[in-house]
Order: sequence, then structure tokens, then C-alpha cells
Amino acid sequence: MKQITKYIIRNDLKRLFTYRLCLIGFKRKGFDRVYSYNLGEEAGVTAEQVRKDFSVFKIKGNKKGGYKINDLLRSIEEIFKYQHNQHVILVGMGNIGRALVQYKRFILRKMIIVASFDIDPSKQSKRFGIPVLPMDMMSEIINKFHVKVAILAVPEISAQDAANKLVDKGITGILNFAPVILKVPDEIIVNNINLCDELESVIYYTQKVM
Amino acid sequence: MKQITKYIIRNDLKRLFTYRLCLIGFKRKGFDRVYSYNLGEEAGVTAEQVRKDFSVFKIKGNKKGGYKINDLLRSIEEIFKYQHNQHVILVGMGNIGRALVQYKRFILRKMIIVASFDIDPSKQSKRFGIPVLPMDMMSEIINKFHVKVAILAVPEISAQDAANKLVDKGITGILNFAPVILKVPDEIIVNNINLCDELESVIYYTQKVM
DNA sequence: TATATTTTGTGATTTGTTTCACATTATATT
DNA sequence: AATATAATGTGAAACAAATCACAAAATATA
Repeated sequence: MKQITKYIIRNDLKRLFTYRLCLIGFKRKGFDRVYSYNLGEEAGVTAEQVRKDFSVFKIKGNKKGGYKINDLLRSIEEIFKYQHNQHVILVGMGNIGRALVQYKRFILRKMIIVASFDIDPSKQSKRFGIPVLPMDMMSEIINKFHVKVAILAVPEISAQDAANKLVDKGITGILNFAPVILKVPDEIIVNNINLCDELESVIYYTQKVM
Repeated sequence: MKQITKYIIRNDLKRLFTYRLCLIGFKRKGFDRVYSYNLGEEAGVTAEQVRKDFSVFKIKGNKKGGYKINDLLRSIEEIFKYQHNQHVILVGMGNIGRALVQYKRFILRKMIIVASFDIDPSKQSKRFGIPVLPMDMMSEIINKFHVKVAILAVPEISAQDAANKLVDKGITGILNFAPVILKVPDEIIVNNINLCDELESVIYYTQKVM
């Protein structure tokens, strides 16, 4: 392992998500086509950047006519098409875990948390809309729903352990909320979200004269 | 506004956070000094990258002797020093908001959520350890605690509105969980966290042959 | 104390990304 | 139908980030 890239979302992909967000906004406002400079302005990038990004992802517009919003959204959807009705599991029903299982937007994007796991039996009995199961039922659920991706929201101290279990049982992608750099095989995708870092960055930049 | 940079955490800063995490890990394991290649290996970057980053932030090591972990941590702390005991407010007590006010790690990093706000009076009466107040008390709290940074965790539809209020009342940095590109003056720092995008990225990469 | 070894720190080089500039093409106008 | 206009699409140029390569310095060894 030489590069950290596998831990980081590529910038062009990130922008693609932003474009989608902007397009949905435009659509809501009643527009049905955009030009690269509209979209760029909205997303906070240059028009050239927008066109280059689209070019990378083979998205075509119409010379002089710009882009039809619906076509664009469909093209972007196409890039993520295999993700529809993706089954995901969640490990750790603490504050973050509980918020995520109730987070409606995942479902809108057809990402479905099929079950969550916690070592605490008292949490297993509680009702959150999805089953909260003991850790030893993980294999069963992963196999039953062909789960490839897990959300890890356990305390720091048990994160590596949980990650090992997940990888062992066939998980190949982890969205990790624990403030730990997980040691996993090279082929496993890890996306770390560190809420403290994110907040601290904002504070850092607001205090920095730029 | 030409560049999206103000919305994005600089990579070197992100790595600095990662280094800190690794250093804390090393320390826990009983080490008291590291070499750039130890830290690089742990953080998933090259040793040269580690040294270059430190050089950018004016962090000095000891030729042949490497870096003392405590010194390094202190230097990194120094970079973020003005952030100690930072007062933050939170807007929106939905799933995410509730998880965040109970999130212990903010306090460990001396970032304190002094109050949260919600339009729903029923939430205002509930107890979460910090006061949940009606929106019209925002000014009072911001002034009283000299708050500069807010966490925005309201539904998409009310996000821009809430952001306007925040900026109006003197907030200069926003950690935004709503899936919206906020329109704010150039000098305001916005850090967007889009949980759907983060999860979808993991799914994207796990399905992509790389 | 002199020499060998190891690691940092940083210019030089390479690699990657963004912006520029303009040829191409679709539409609008005369 | 011919001409003008306004947008895309993309190589070339400029810029930024990462890696390389090695001098400088601290420590270890003889």
C-alpha cells in the first residue's frame, strides 16, 4: 500500500454528486435545461471544469443547446446504476448508528440498511424499524442479502475488531465513523468520516485569515 | 466565486488529522518516537509525504532520531490551538442533530455545543443535556457565547433559510449536513457532509474494478 | 576521535489536475 | 439558404501536488 487514495473519494466523483444536487435544485425551480456555466456557478466550479468532468464520464451535451437536466440526471444515475437496491448492514447502535438507521435519504437513493448489529442485548430488543441483532448473526444476514458494504459506527476501541469480522465475512466496503485508521487488506474500500475532524476544520478555516 | 476550495478541506489538513490519529494510536501502544516511514505506513502515505506535510506546517524532527510523539502531537495541537473551548451551536434536532448533541468526542476536542435550536416546540421541551431552544433565541445565544460556528442538521427544504439566519446573526462557519449547496457570502466557510454521497461512494468503488 | 549509518528536510523532477483557447456544431437570425 | 451567434468538447498550457534524490545532521560504532 503506497497511496491513501483508496480511502479518499475522488474529487471528480465528489463533484458529480454536487452536480446532481444542483440539477435536482434546478429541476425543482422549473428549469429543464442548463449550460455548463449555470451548473458551474451553482456548484462553485468553472464551466470548463463541468465540461471536463462530463467528458471524463462520457456525458454528452448539445452544442449551443446545453444539457437537458433530465438527460443529465439519467446519465449520472447511469454511472451509479449498479447501486440500486443495495443492501447494507450497520454495526454499532450508539448515537450515530441509531441516527443512521432512521435516516430516510438512504432509502430514497435505494440504499437499504437490512439489519444492524450490536453487542448490547438491551439494544437488540429495541425497535428501530429494522432488526438489531447480536454479532454472531452477521454471517447469516450477509449471505441472505448478499451484503457487500457495511457502515461501522462502533466505539473506537472495538472498531478494528469489528472491521476484521466484517472483512472475514465477505464485506468489501466500509463506511467508517470510528476515529481509527482501519487495517484492512488492500482490496477493501474504506471511507472514513471523522465528525470531529470535519467540525474542527470549519473552526480552523473560520479563524484563519484567508 | 471561482473555486470550490472554500467548501473542501485541504488534503494536507486532512492528512494532518490522520497523522494525529495514528500518533495517538502509537502512543497508546507504548511508543514514544516515530520515523516518517512509521507514520507514513500507518497513515497510508509515503514517508516523503509525511515529511513534506510537516515541512509545510513548520514541524521539525530530529535527523536520525525521528520525531518524538509528544512533541509532534503538541505541534499539531499548536496548529489548532485557537480552537480550544470553541462554542458551537446546532440547528435542527432530527435524527442527525440528536446524535450530534450526544456525541462525546466533540467535548474531548474542546468543541462545545452550547445550545441547539428547533422550530418544533415539542423537541424544545425534551432533555438532551443541552437546551433545545426556539429559533428566535439564536441571537441571544450567539452573542452570549461568542459563537462563530454552527452545525446545520435541518431538512433540505429549510436549510437555505436556516443558513441565511445564521449568517445574518454573525455565524462565519457552517458544518452542513443538509444535501443542499448553500448560497452564502464568499467569506463564510461551509463544509458539507452528505451521508448519502459518502455511502454511495463506497458502493461505487466496491463495484468498480480498480 | 574518526568513520559509518540512519534519518530528516527540501530543491528538482514527475505526475496529476485545472484552466485556457479555440475548432466544431447546433440554433437563431436575416 | 447564408451568416451570425452561442454553446460544447477537447488538446495544449499552466498550475498544483506528490515523489525522487540527495545534502545535511544526528547518532552509533570502531
